[in-house]
Formats: sequence, C-alpha cells, structure tokens
Amino acid sequence: VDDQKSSYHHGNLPDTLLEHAVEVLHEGGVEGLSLREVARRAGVSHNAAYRHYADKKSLLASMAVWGFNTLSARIAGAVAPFSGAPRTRLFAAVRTYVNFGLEYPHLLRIMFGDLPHSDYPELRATARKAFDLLLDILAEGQQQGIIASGDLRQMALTCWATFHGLTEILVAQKIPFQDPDALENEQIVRSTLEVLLQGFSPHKGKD
Amino acid sequence: VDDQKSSYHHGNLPDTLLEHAVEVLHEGGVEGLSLREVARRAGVSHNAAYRHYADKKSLLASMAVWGFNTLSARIAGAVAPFSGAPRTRLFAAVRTYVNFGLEYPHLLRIMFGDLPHSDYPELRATARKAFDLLLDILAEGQQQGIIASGDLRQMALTCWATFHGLTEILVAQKIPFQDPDALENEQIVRSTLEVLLQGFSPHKGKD
DNA sequence: TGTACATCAGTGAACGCGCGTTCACTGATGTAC
DNA sequence: TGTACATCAGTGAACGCGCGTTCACTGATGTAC
Repeated sequence: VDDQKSSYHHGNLPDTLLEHAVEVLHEGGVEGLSLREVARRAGVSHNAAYRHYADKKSLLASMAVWGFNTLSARIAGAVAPFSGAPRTRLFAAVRTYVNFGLEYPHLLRIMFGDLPHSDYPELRATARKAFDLLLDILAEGQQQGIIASGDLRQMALTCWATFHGLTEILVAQKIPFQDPDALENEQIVRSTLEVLLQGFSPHKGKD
Repeated sequence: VDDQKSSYHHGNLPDTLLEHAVEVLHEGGVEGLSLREVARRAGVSHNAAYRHYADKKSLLASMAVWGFNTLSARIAGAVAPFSGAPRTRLFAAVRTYVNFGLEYPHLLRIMFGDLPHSDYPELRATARKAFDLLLDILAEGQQQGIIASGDLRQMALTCWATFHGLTEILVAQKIPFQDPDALENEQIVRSTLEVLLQGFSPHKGKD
C-alpha cells in the first residue's frame, strides 16, 4: 500500500476492501459487517465499493473465496515438508484447519453456508480445491497401506466433518467439560485424529 | 392456544413468541430475525415482548435453550427403545442429531456460538444435559467391551464434533462431490459412525 | 510532444427502510376487606 | 358477594440509528491523432 499514490484513485481498492472486510467480520461477526463500515476503514466513500462489488452478497462471496484460498495455501504449506509421510501430513493438515477456524471463526461460517451455494461457482471451485488436498493425503495413506481400501471421498468427508465440527466446538468454547485439567486444543486434535486413523485402518479387529 | 381467550391478555406470550421466533429464524436466518417480526407473527404489538424478554439477546438465549431441550428430548426418545444395545443407541442418537440439524440449521448455529457463552448459565446447563446423554451411551458401550477403556469425555467430544461437523456440511450442501450416485445422508451417517466405532474399538490392530 | 475526449474510479447527498428500545398510556386481573 | 386498588400485560407513538442502494456529479487516467 503506497501512501504516495494519488488520493483520488486508490490503486487496488478491491483487495483493500476485502482485507478490511475480513477484519470487520473478525471483530463483529456477520451482524456487524456492513459495506459502509468496510468503506470507512478503507478510507473511501461509502459507495465506492459498488464500482467493484455488485452488492453486499457479492463481497461476502469474495470473502469466502479468499478464505478457501488462504486455507488451501496454509494447508499446502504445512503439509509440504512431510512428503511421503501421510500420517504426519494429515496431522499437519487438520491442525492447520483447526487453527484457521480458531483464527477466522466468522469467516469459516461464511464459507460454510451463509451463502447461496450454487450461485457462486468460484466459491464451489475453491472449496473443491481445498477438499482435494485432503483427498491427496488420504490417497497417499492408502497407497502406503495405513488406510484401508474403500471410498476415499467418504473417508475424506468423515475427516473433514470431524475437524470442522471440532473447530466449531472449540471456537464456541462449548466443550461441555471445562475442567482445569482439560486437554489442550493441540492434544484434542491429535487424539481425535488417532481415533479417526484407527477407524480408517485396514487392520480390522473383527469381533 | 385458545382463541376464546381474552384478546388483551394473551395467556402464554413467552412460549408463543418463542415458537414464532424459531419459525422466523428457520425462514430467514439470524439476519432475518427481529423482535418486531416475531411480535407481528404472534399478533401482538411490537414491544409486548419486553414484558417477557429483557432484550433481543435474551430471546436468542431462550431459543438456544429450547433447542438443546428439544434435541435432548428427541435423542432420549430415539434411544429409549434400545436399552442394552449401545451400538444401536449410538446410531439412533447421532442420526437424531443430524436430522435435528437439518431441520433447524440456523437454530443449531445459535446454539453453538452466536451467544456469549458464559452469560447464560441455563444454556450451559441444557447443553451439558445433551452431552451427558451421549456420555451415558458411550459408557454403556465401554461396559459391554465394544469401546476401549479411556477418557470417555474425549471420545464423546470426538463423536459430537464429528456429527456436528457432518451436519453442518450436509446442511450447507457443501459436500464437494455431488454425483448422482452420492450416498444418501442416512448412509453417510452410518458409515461415518462405523469408522468412529472402529476407532473407539478396544481391538487395536497395532502395526 | 500536445491536445481532445472517452473511460474509469471515485464523491456527496439523498432515498426509504426496518430495526431495537423507551415512554406514557390503558385495559384486564386478582386480592384485601 | 361487592368494591377499591395494586399489579400485571398489553398498546401506540416516537426516538435515533445505520443500513443498502441510487443518483447525478467530478476528478484522474489513458489513448488516438
């Protein structure tokens, strides 16, 4: 961001608005997110946004897309160093997911359902991209024999759902036991993943 | 509800408001929920609610409490016929949970986090009651030896998180594969539970 | 290099709206005697 | 059983607010010649 820039033309308003929107959302939730407030933060008149976003929902959609892209990038980054070790990769991935959710709880909610799904194909595509990262890791696990053969998509869905739900619960601080000896988030994530991996394991203990 | 009742005094406004609030929420989400609209539906002046609810947040809290109570009652009812069969009980419970979420998606979100958690002890208590139902079932499973010994609360948390997340994903229709041959919800729930139960199983296939 | 002009990106005033909440009130209810 | 009166549960008008969106506009930019 260059302060020397012309004070009339902004340079990169769309992205600047997006950044401030994410910030406003973070502070006040969806209820507190208004185009006017976002414009205010961007130091721009309250209707300048209409030059770049058709309406409020359009901005929300862009935020969700940004969210999925950021999430994907973080997961990809967290997973990269552990090539060939799907267990470690998976842990890195879900840990990243949970942390992302703890960092942007309201954004996560926008990403999942505050928007008319099918109206925004770009949203769908970026969500799909994030899901594919998970699929790849599980596929690798399957090749290495630590995950049973079977429908990978179903397993990926179960995995996603588990950590999505865990994130929401951690965010809400609605864990119904809040003892002083409560587990740290990190540990909760780890042991949840272990349950899941045992469930995915090919070594079935038939009884 | 008695139409013959005095037209001035309503009889049971608090509950009537609550019912309409749940309905309004269902139709328009949190964004669309206003005290005025709720009052309108109840056929009552727009400020009559203040006689029974201190403010809007207070009504939201009551809605969340209603949600947890309803959820608990449904789970208890679904689970009751299968005394002594924890596997079946667990399936009934999680199926009920998912269906509840599909029926009241916005309510579920209010129950989980739209509210200042600790400000509403009644909320916490009713949430806890629902969680205890799950704990009981898992405890029974542990006694019967189909669930490994270990921290029940951790397992219950994992279980809750899994199906909470699954519900959100199903609600959002954000399942990244939407093939015509996609699994039915019921089947997704069942196979997810099977993964989880294998994960909880005491018959560990150490490798 | 200089100028005319279309295009683009912003401004500021104004619109209509529904909201939460407060106020002074009024009608109905129930209790003391 | 009858009446006075406190209490309770509703009403209707009014408040101030911030919102999304539209309008006619103006300043900056870039391109054709």
